[in-house]
Amino acid sequence: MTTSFTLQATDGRARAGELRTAHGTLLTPAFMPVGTQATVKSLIWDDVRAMGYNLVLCNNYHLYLNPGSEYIASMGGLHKFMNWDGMILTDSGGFQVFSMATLAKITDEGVHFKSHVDGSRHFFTPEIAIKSQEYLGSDIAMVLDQPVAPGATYEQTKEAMERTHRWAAECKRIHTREDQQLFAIVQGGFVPELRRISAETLAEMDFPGYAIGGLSVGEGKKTTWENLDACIRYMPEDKARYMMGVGSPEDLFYAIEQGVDMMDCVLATRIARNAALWTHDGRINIDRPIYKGKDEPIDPECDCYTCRTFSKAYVNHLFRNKELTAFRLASIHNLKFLKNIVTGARQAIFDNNFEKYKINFLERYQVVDEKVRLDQKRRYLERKSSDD
RNA sequence: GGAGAGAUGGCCGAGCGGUUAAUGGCAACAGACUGUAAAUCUGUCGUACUACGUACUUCAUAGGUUCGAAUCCUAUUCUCUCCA
Repeated sequence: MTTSFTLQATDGRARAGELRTAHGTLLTPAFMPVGTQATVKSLIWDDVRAMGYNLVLCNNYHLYLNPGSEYIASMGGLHKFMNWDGMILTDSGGFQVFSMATLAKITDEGVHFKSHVDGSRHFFTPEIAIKSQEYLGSDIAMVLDQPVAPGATYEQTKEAMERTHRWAAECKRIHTREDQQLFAIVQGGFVPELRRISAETLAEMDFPGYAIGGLSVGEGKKTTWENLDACIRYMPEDKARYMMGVGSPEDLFYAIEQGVDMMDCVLATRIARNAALWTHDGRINIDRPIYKGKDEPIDPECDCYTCRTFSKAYVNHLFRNKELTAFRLASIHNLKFLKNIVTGARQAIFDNNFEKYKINFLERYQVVDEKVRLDQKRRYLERKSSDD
């Protein structure tokens, strides 16, 4: 398969490029919003488009169970079904092997799942993972893989990695759809040596794109970045590199710094639904009582719809009263916040200025974060003494 | 006027002689969330302090019974239901 990725500029290890797909071109570095069940929770496509996103992630396993991939195919495919004319990347269901481990039993042939919806039993194989994604018709499909949890032994990690490699080969053999690219997934847990082996092994299989999976699943930041480093160095330079499940604003910088091109994460939308918002001055919980009466934007430098339109006081009111619009406004803000970071990063890479861009952001985001903590402590003490 | 039921921590509501500073739920306060089993979860939630413990004060009010009471008795105040 001819490569669909073009590297346009580098700055240190950071890269800017473009990935061409059947439904558009992704400018990298890119963040991709997650819309597991064929929707980015609480948003409509106008929202997603308005933020500048043209690729969303959907989940093959969830759609396979409900409403069913063949059903979606009968409805004209996933793009038509959910009426999104941008790009779609489907995750295979490999992550569910990890996140729903209590409901999954893994063998070399595949994964026995007990449906979280109705308890019914399903056998999910590399073949099913691919056929299902071909039914869905996503622009980028992922191989079925097996991540391991922090604390896995060397043997368990090695076994899962080798199974991931076998499954990758099987997925590639089965995959036929020409308008869909199949990405492989590097595993190797938290063993840098295995990470390297995984990257090298999969590189030889010549996939159109490569992902790094199984990181940022609770292992500690240092471990995350060490293990990314351990594999990304051995991944093909002329293909897109997708770090799965990352992340937070600071994570985006650390990933891009090491040469990651694509990222996705539920964090932005999930914490948004729980009233946590990112700002240039750190993270805040907008439902806290201190935001009552604050007639100012969540982040005065943010150009998202929420910040342009509403005050902290208003969003605070919506959350405190459990109004559904709060989810939408918060999700728009967090997703746009990440979008602005990657757009700025791409420009900085072209300008050969990424390091400075990163430091400027992180110093303020984290230093002031410390200031916020001190403010909280001061308020606490004040409240205590005023009670006396 | 008569008969009956009841008053529990911000609210609702368990408890009906001793592991009760008092189950739950809500509200409140704080926090977490990283390829979405998430509109979820966790902690705090009488007061004070030398704060993973100690002390003090609580179950309408005032008395009483008892080694011991939110729980039993008496009176008072208030609330609700039914009958005239």
